[in-house]
Amino acid sequence: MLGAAMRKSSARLADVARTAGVSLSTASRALAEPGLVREDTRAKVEKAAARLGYVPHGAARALASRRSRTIGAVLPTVDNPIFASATQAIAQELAASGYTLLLAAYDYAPDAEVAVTRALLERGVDGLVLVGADHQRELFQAVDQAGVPCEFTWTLDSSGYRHCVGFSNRLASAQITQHLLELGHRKFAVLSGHTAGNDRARERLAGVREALAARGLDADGRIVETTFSLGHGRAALRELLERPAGRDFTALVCGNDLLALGAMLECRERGIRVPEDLSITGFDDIELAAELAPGLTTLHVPSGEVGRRAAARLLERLAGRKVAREEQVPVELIVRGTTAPPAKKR
Amino acid sequence: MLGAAMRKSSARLADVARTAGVSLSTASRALAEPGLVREDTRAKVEKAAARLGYVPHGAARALASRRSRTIGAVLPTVDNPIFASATQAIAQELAASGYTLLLAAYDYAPDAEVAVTRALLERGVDGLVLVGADHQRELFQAVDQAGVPCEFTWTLDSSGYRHCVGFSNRLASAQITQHLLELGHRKFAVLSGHTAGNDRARERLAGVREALAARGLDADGRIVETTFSLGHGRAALRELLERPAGRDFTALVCGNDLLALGAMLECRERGIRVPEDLSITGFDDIELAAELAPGLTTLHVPSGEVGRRAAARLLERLAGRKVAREEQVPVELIVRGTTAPPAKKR
DNA sequence: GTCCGGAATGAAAGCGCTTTCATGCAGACT
DNA sequence: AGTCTGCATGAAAGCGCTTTCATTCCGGAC
Repeated sequence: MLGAAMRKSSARLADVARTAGVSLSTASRALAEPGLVREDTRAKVEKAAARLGYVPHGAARALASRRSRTIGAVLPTVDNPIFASATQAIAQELAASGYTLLLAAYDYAPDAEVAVTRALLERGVDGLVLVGADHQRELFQAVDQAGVPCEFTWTLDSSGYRHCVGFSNRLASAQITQHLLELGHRKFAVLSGHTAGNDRARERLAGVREALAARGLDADGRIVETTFSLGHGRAALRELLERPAGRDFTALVCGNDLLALGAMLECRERGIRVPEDLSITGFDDIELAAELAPGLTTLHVPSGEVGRRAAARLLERLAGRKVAREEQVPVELIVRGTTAPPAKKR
Repeated sequence: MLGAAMRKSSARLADVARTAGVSLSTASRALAEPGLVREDTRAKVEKAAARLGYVPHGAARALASRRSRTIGAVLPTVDNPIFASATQAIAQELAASGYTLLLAAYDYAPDAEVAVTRALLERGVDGLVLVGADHQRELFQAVDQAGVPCEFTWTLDSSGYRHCVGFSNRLASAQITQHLLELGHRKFAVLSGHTAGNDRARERLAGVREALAARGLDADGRIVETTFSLGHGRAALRELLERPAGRDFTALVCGNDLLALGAMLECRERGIRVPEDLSITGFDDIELAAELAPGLTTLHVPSGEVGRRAAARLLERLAGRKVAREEQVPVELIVRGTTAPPAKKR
């Protein structure tokens, strides 16, 4: 009357082979490369496998074949809709080819990123998806030494050396700033993500600066760096408004939607009208950005597509096919209700 | 002038052993069970390993030792803040013990859940974290056959047979309904998650029904099931309001915060004042619930804690220690601004 | 001085699979 | 007929590590 939970270590391939009346090698081939065996033997093996409830032993397979059929993804955090949907897309794309996703997050801590990447490599991942192009030297070393293909995402590599799928954060950010400039804004403030060790945040900030500089403007003294989250966005705006230079701006460019949403909430609380008193822009276009009223003007990034492409490219490379070093995904300015011309006078 | 990327298959344990001038077995022990070798040999081995940049081969280790030091988590979706933070917590707890998290999501599709769970089992996970207690028979079979310890989360198992860490969704949901009843509400509507194959959604709905029934009330005709997401919540409320019985309610109980937030947004668009015209409650207490104005009245679930505990329990069990079958995490009613007594007359 | 027990080490046997390599056996070709 | 080709199969050698099991080498008890 023992529970089924007591059952131990199920059938091995050798058992399947014996049951089917074929050799170990034939059984292996029948399951892995059906083209290599006769149809009837394949059927025999398959039936035997089904009857015994055979489950291949991943580690043994990995050891013998030198590929684990797993891909690792190393994310800053999974607690951000854009990474969540990219993850979903990667997993789906991989599953279709019999690969499994191994996920790791480092919470924006560079050292942790190296550690978790090493852990994945040790686990024998066949490929890696990383976010951004800016990483510790040790990370690059580890990846290179392991010799596994790697895709850098959400960015483009200016040196053209690494494989990446993404877009120019700088251009995109300049584009959104340009939109505000065209509306007539001249006094800008910026809520940026932490730029240290984060090329996306850095590039976005640079994009704003460039766009402003082209008009002889700047946002000096009205730039604050903070963690990418709703709560931090809110706190950051609060801090900004308490600065001497505070309040003296009509447009607030945010490093991502979370920050922008936080800023909107703070404005609502303070009675600052958006967009009448202050125009706000985001970056990413998460679901919430469209649902809120007013809708957030932001830059749409096809995050699922980024994940899907990265996974697909990895699979291609693992199959021995070449892919272009760089793959751009289209981003698009989405103008909604949080941006408008500045009030005539303040 | 070949890039470092060309370097192939690094040092093996045998190389380390040779370099250190010890046998393979000693090298293995020095790295895995330092207590079994003399201090100076341990140091020699460690030095050799460091010098050669030795990285253990996970698959080989797993094959020989029959444990992979990986834990699998199977989630409905990673695109929900509560699962995201639980995941973060699990990974962190595991990492501290040298374990790695293997993540899989099934997007609320029962068949996909079985498939991804099988994939994880095949990958040789040492343990499993599942969400909810309601799963396909095949899933239970696969898990039992594999004989790996498994923790069911976000729920309690009424049969007391499975290991779980969570809380009673039914009681919690009844509690929040009770709050509305005490405010004087008598006409209820419900936005529920899909109940098929989802015991959490089912229990929450049952909790509302029970609390209402205890007062001789019901919400019949004003219950709609939909997918747990902001957009769907919004659409669901819209649909509800178009029903014949529509609008004839003063309180809306939602299956989770995403649904509630969607409903709030729809209300704002339609000019339905919250809480004056309609009281709304959520479930989970995601970050956004507190930041919005008015703040969402909801039930706080310590999602990080759920993940952390599940991981900790798994590690305990893997170490051969016993843990209580069931572990409850505390949930708490958080009253914010979306609930108030119903308007005197409508 | 002999003997014993325990600690440290080494030798070797796998873990369950993939993958050469060799073999047998049709059918094709001369 | 005889040889060659190619396909389906089998035998066996690992993949890189852990883990018995056996061995050696001590110090201490007698």
